[in-house]
Amino acid sequence: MTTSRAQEPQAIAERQLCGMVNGLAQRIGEHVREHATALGLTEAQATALREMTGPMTMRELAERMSCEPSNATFVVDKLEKQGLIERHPHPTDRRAKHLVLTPDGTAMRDRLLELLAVGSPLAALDPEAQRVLHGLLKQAITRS
Amino acid sequence: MTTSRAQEPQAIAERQLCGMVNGLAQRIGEHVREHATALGLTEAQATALREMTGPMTMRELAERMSCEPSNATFVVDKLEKQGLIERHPHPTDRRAKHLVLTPDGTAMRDRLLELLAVGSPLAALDPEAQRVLHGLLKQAITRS
DNA sequence: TTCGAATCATTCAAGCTCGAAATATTCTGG
DNA sequence: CCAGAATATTTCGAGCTTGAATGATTCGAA
Repeated sequence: MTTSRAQEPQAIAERQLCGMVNGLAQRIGEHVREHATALGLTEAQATALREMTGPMTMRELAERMSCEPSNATFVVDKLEKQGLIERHPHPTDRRAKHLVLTPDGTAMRDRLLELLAVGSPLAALDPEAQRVLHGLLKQAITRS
Repeated sequence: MTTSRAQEPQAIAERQLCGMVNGLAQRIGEHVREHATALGLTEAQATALREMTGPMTMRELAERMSCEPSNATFVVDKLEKQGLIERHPHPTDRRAKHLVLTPDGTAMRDRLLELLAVGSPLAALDPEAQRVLHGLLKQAITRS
């Protein structure tokens, strides 16, 4: 019988690693959700706010959130209804939207970041370990 | 003015790392989804199948999938309807279910693992890098 | 032993996410 | 310039996920 690829030690290690990456992402999500709830936000809304480092298009936000643009539409709709974000016409491309935080949105984002800064699952790693992790993740993400 | 915790370089690095962990988890999800679809499964169903390394309870499966038990109920319902998995009474605890793959389920799992074994985002890392990543993830997950 | 706390699983409502289709606009080769 | 390809966004249907509430069973300490 031919040994199948899926049963090689290398493949088994990769599967386990998949579960761990997923598990850590889950932990991060829980951490965000916990503090988001305290501010009257959902996890998705908080993630969007966290990624709004400045004005950007829907697509850019979707990429930062690692989700589909259609989902960004959904989340921005909610934030807009709460008066935290606005869709302005894009200065150079009439297809695109120029997303901008309102003063309320900026204040909310500041409060959120303050809460997220303590007790993150990643705080379990010292700065050097974080640097190494950063390098490995970058490698895995860009080359795939 | 007091410098807020959220604006320290350390906090900024952690936020970026959050996005990357989430991004990689997303890539893994896409990879699973792609091959799951080819087998007529959804991503969640494929993940459940991947984690069914042997008989286990609902809670164990949920933990392996990094999700709530209520979600495992939902997914197992679907797999059961497709005749891939069965809920047996647990031998020693009448509260619990003993999940077991059917022959069809085992065959499906084998086919799935075969597909997942090639082109995983984690394949971008050589075995040594994977070992290091494993260690860092374990540290972050257990100490948080 | 027995009662209260903890655990296993499920149901349900609310919200998230993807993927495909549709619209509007921009880009590009001829 | 112009037609067709590419891109930005939105809408919608289907499926995923959580958290709270519920019922059944087991555990543990007095």
